[in-house]
Amino acid sequence: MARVLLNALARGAEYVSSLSDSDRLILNGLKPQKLQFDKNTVVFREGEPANHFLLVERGVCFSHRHLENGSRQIIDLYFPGEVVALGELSKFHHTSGLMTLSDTVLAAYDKTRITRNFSRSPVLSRLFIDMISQEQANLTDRLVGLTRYNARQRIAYFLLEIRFRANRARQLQPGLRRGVGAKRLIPKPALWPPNMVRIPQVLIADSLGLSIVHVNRVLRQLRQQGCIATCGQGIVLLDVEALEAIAEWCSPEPVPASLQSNG
Amino acid sequence: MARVLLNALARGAEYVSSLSDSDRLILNGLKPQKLQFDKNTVVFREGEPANHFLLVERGVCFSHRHLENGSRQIIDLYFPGEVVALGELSKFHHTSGLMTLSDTVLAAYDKTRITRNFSRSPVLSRLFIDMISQEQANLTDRLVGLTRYNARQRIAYFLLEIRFRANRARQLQPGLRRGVGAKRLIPKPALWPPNMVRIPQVLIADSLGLSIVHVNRVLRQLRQQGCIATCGQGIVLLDVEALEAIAEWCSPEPVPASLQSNG
DNA sequence: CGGTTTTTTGATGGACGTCAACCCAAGTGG
DNA sequence: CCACTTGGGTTGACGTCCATCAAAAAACCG
Repeated sequence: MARVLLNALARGAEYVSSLSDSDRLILNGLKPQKLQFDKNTVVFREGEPANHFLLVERGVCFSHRHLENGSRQIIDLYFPGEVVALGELSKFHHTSGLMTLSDTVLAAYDKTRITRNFSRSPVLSRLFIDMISQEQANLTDRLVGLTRYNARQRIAYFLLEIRFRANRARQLQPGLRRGVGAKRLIPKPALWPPNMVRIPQVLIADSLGLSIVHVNRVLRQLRQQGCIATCGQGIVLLDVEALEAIAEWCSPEPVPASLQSNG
Repeated sequence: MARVLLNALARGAEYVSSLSDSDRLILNGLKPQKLQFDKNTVVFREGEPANHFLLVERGVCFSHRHLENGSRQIIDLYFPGEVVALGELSKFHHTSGLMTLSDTVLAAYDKTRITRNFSRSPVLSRLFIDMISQEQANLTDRLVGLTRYNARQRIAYFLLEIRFRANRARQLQPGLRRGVGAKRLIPKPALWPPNMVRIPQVLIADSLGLSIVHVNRVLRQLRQQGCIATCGQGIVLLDVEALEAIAEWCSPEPVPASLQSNG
């Protein structure tokens, strides 16, 4: 059974563009509040009261949790069109923090309003159940992946998933209007190669439960193998099929001889 | 921030005994179908159509997923009073298999009926959202635990959580009526020490993403340390506080000298 | 009691973390 | 224009945790 992107492709329920028109009408009727954040900014911290649920309109952010020993675990990334921390709908406090990775615009919906609408619209409540279920399925996949696949496979899978989600988000917003106060310090996303992923390596490490050093090592291997190329702070996916093969390959694959000699 | 059992204690939303009376009335009105299984039996497999959602009445079972390389990952255990695979409510096929660990009785509710009742009862749909959210929170905790804690900590945490859930389930059903066709090959659970957990080690291994060999080694360490004792196929938690200390201790703790000399 | 599953233990190796350094690009102030 | 800083990325040396292989011991079960 092919693992690669099976789930990422199925990952549609929590993706707003896949909502039906009637659903979207209901959501739009809720009059969200638009919030704007610079890159590398804290949106909220673990434990803070959670009164809204958030939809990413522009930019990328990620939810994370800090451990007592100082390390952090990134729970998930959120691209435009995706919903942040769905599972917290029924919680009064955030169970994980949220930070922006780039300049970001969020649409904040009041929770009590949404909850009130559940009573009036069974469709909406059913929609939320489906969305949360989908997110749970993704979490389960990730859990299995983290325990049963090695760093190579996890990184390959991660890159593919990020590429997929980033591209989907890009299609959603072909004409990227410049935000009012948003600074443009990074090169225009539209100019990036289609298979480029712009993400600091430390974020990959904290997502996959690896050390940044080891992430770097694996990336070097993949580079020497011709699967990827690094350009500045970006990673270009050169050979998607090879990455897919690595990611879905489950038994410990033999390290290619070419790699060992070059290492 | 104490990690131990914080979540397990909070784990109440998906636990049926915590339902309000009105909620339970609604559920009871759905006339579940009772299903009975011997121990070590397949209830359903990954990919099979999923038309019911299941509540454990008696016994213990676990959901799992098989990987291409032959290993399996156990997603979760389910004790009496807990709901199986909540997140699959909106899925047509099971995303993981379910097996019994002991003789088990399940109450199967028809999904379409439940869904129909969502329209009539906003309370019920809200209840399901809360239940799924709770399960998602647990999954997230487990995800963080699997990546960021070592085998010792994971095993200690696992034992504590199992003990908690097993005890809770035992309180729920003090007078354990003998099932009609249920065989009683194992000693009466009521006679077990209150801190005894009866679980094969391979199950711990597959739950925590460890090899059975390593699980055994860590258990030996804990035994030598006086935290636990093994009795037949059961594990008795002798020093709960010590286990809690191990589980919530996050930085790589110094191995006690007593242990090294004895090993 | 014999076959089968579990547990236990040792030996060995690989995967990955940690420590420590160096490089490189971008920004900053002079 | 250049020193300085800063934050990532890159690389090597080394150690630890844990998987794997193999095999014996114990517990279970009919």
